[in-house]
Amino acid sequence: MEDSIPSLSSFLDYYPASNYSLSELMDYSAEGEKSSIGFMELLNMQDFEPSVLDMLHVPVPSVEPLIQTQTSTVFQESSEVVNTPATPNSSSISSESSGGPNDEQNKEVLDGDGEEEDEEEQHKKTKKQLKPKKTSQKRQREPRFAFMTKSEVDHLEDGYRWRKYGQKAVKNSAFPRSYYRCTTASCNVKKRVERSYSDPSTVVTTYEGQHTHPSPVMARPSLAATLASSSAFFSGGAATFLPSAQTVLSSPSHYNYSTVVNGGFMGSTNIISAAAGLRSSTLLTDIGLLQDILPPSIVRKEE
DNA sequence: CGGTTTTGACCCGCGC
DNA sequence: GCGCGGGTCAAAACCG
Repeated sequence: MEDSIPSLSSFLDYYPASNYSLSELMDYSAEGEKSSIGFMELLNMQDFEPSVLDMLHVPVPSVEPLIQTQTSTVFQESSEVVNTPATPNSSSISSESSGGPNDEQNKEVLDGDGEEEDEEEQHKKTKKQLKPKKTSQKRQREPRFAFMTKSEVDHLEDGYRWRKYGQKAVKNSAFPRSYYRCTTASCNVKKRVERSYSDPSTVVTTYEGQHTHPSPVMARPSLAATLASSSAFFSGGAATFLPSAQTVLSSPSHYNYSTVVNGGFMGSTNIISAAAGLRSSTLLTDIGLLQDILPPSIVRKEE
């Protein structure tokens, strides 16, 4: 799986020190507000409207250079996208990785929409007990979105409740990776959180799946409204994220991606995001989505 | 007491 | 076939 997630090291490779540096990116976040609300709430907004960005009246200052630096990649079936959330300390950079040719992991959560629960459960159980029969069909991996966030805390507030179900040491990294699952029943969203070994101040959060319920935070009308109108968001096909801090999305060289610059969160931060290719059938979807969602002026795609 | 975290074991795919 | 690394499970510990 090393190819799947580039982790910071590879991530940096994609961002040679041309116009910007990671640290620079991080700087931006510094001024961002540490909204207590995370981007997860944003995730909730599955039906975002293009106009949202318009609402963002935040200028996109120096972020742009960054985007330009990105190199283009080839479209492949990758399913990860990176974003940056904005929680406590907000800036982040995201990198995408992909599952590569074979995706295995869980079956598509999306297609079930409710009943995948049983399926997954059984799947796990079988696996657990004796794995007598392994479904011949490969498990499909859902699109994943990774966010690199500069934060002191590993587990960022994102409006949803998570239950940690595992932790593993990461190769080549002194920091462990934690695995979380949304505590809401029937919601199979998972997320992995790990600290960048090259930059301990950066936390890489990877989301997988799509929430099938509103976030607790969004339950509050006023708050939700605020978020909706002031947050930037990112959509990657299966899931929608609304990062609130600076975000940079990128994907490995072999994956294609697009970069997007959004307005800042709460009016003061900027976001840069890139979408990685989605699964085979939706290869161009991500970019298409981004372009669809974001005004051309803020969407930059390299090729 | 219920929910969450911890943690070692287990499963599985992949590369050699 | 074997070892490695990533991901998940689940029992025990922990916590409010």
